[in-house]
Amino acid sequence: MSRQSLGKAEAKSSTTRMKGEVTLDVVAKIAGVSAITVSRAINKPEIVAPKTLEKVNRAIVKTGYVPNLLAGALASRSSKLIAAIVPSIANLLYAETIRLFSNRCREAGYQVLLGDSGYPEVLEEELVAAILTRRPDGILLTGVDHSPACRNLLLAANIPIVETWDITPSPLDIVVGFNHVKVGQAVASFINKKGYGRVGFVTADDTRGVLRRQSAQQTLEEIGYQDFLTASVSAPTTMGYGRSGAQELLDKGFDSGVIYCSSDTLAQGVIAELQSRSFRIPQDIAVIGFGDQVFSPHLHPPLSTVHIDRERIGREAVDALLARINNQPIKTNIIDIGFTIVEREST
Amino acid sequence: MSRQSLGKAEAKSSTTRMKGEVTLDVVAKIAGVSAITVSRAINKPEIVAPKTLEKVNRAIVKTGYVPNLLAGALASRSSKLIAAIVPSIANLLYAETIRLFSNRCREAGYQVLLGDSGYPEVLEEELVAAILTRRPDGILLTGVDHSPACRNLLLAANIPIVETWDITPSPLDIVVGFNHVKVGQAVASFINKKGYGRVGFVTADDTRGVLRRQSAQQTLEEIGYQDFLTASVSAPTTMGYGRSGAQELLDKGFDSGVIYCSSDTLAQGVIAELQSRSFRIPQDIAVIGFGDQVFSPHLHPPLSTVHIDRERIGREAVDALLARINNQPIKTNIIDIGFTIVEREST
DNA sequence: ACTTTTTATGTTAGCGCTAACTGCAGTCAC
DNA sequence: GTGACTGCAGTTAGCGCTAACATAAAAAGT
Repeated sequence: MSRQSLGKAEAKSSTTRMKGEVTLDVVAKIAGVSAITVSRAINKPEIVAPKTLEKVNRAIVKTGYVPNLLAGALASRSSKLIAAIVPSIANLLYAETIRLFSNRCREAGYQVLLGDSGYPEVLEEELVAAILTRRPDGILLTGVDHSPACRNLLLAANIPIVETWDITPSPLDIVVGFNHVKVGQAVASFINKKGYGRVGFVTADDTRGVLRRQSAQQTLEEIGYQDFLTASVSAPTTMGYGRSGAQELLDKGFDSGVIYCSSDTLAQGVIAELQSRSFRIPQDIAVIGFGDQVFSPHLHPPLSTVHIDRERIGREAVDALLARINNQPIKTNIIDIGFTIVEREST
Repeated sequence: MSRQSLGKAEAKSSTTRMKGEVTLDVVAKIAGVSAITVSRAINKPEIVAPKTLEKVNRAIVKTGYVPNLLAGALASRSSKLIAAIVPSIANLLYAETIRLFSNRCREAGYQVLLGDSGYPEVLEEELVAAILTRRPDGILLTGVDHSPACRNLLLAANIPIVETWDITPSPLDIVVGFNHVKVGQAVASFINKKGYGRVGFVTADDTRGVLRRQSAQQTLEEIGYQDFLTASVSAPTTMGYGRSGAQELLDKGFDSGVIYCSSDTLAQGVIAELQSRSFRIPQDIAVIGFGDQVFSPHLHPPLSTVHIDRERIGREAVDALLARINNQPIKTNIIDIGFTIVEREST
């Protein structure tokens, strides 16, 4: 990259750079206006006279000016950044929520800083602290369980917060999710209605998955079910864990009834394992998943599962967050999006 | 949040805040040192006297100080931010690369700003411009095709750049990937070796997928194959598209041979569709995928596919980027990680 | 004892931008 | 013509932090 030295302060081509960065001042000088006018031309063009605007825009193109939002955010005390913390970016379950969330954020002029809390060696608290360092204008969290230290950090930051994928009567600020205990109960009564004799669980050891299983089991016990078999696998779930979970149940003597999995991915593995052992689904063993992933209706047989409107979580989360950021009123700070059981051919 | 008005400048409790933010100056005053000493205690603790360090740390805890990296980055001209642009965060194929990439970045003290280029209405150029606004210290791109305007932007930013998932003799800076044409050729000769009579393709309409299919087809044509059947689906790939793609081939009269899919996800759908129509895999129709996803060995039957070391892409990308950022020499700026064909039971 | 070196902290000046205010034409009413 | 207002651009003063230099105190050398 050769760097020409120019006699005049004017740039000759769109990529010529004088020394270091092209700043507002450089653009201002070339446009023949003051720096603040350039700032306004970029951020509030409607309050700048059309002629001036045009001069400025020409100067911007000429210099290839890229605003420095670090400086802008510092001065305006608004970073136009929204942070989102998810358990794992590699978990498709949260992907659609985040996708919709960040898309809407972008449309509103915000960028999303993604934090992955899926590394067991990193405390959520540390992740939050690292993120707050960038002074986001809002933050999205997954789940409602946070350490006291983490809660303090978040509250002290004094920014809008939305917790997702779960529900609680006492959110930090806003919560968008559904009741995992009710999911368990609904699955239990579905199982009871279908009259399956025996119930097996393949569950990942994440908080919410365990909650759903426990609640299902408890409900079933109350109706008189017993002899539950459980295979617990580690999160995040994979098809491989599903197969090994199914194997475990089978080894323990499970040979008929229904298997309830804490994710569709696990269910997919369970189905593959059952098929490879020539069990017929659902005649011999039925399978229920959770999440209603894009692949679930396309499995062979199509999977019965609990449908969660994942995009709606993202949508409601953005809307609430942006409303808070813009000091607009929100109807409610506790948004229960519910769930539905989708019966397909695996049950 | 009540805000007490205090006579003295000292904070009374760990969460008490005077007016607005807790800044370096506040911490400095409480610790009885100057602001720069606090800055050093945080960023270069090794050059601060142990006693001073302790005083400062106590003051930090007492005030609940959270550094403002917007200000820090502006002053130091280093944002400790690395940007990564992926076609879609919802595409598992890239997830592992990004996961490893961001994990290593975090360990090195950098945060990752993720950009999703998967929205057709957003030009890569605009995404890049928006991201450069945050002054990242480096940037990871997926693919090697960029518009001239985008290239200019990137080069003008004057930061280390790593392009991934493809290879080119003329990278913007560094490239880590593999040759998609060679993948197509390798698959073609694999197909030829196995002696399948007829070849069908189910391909997503993304640049690299199309490239692999074309190269495979051309190679096969040169050996004398003909009568190819192709079903083209839109990206990103889903199992549903795999099923409809298979359906299309079958409707066109395909009834034996091998189907090469541009992703394992598509292959999964193809398998489900074939099975639901009682074709035996691989006896009636064989299936080859691409990517070797986590689920691929667990499918029924296990899927033959092209294995890409996705984590290695992430690892090599970080290493090269960090080396560049720290002005360390790198061995080569073109890193070909290759690929292998993994034969399992679907062929 | 007196330089020289080392170590630890402080002072100053800005990074690039914008909020808040000031100034100055032009417009309008009466 | 006077005052009041409107629309647009400019001036000033920071936002919170750190690089670079300056200084003071302690350690080491002679």
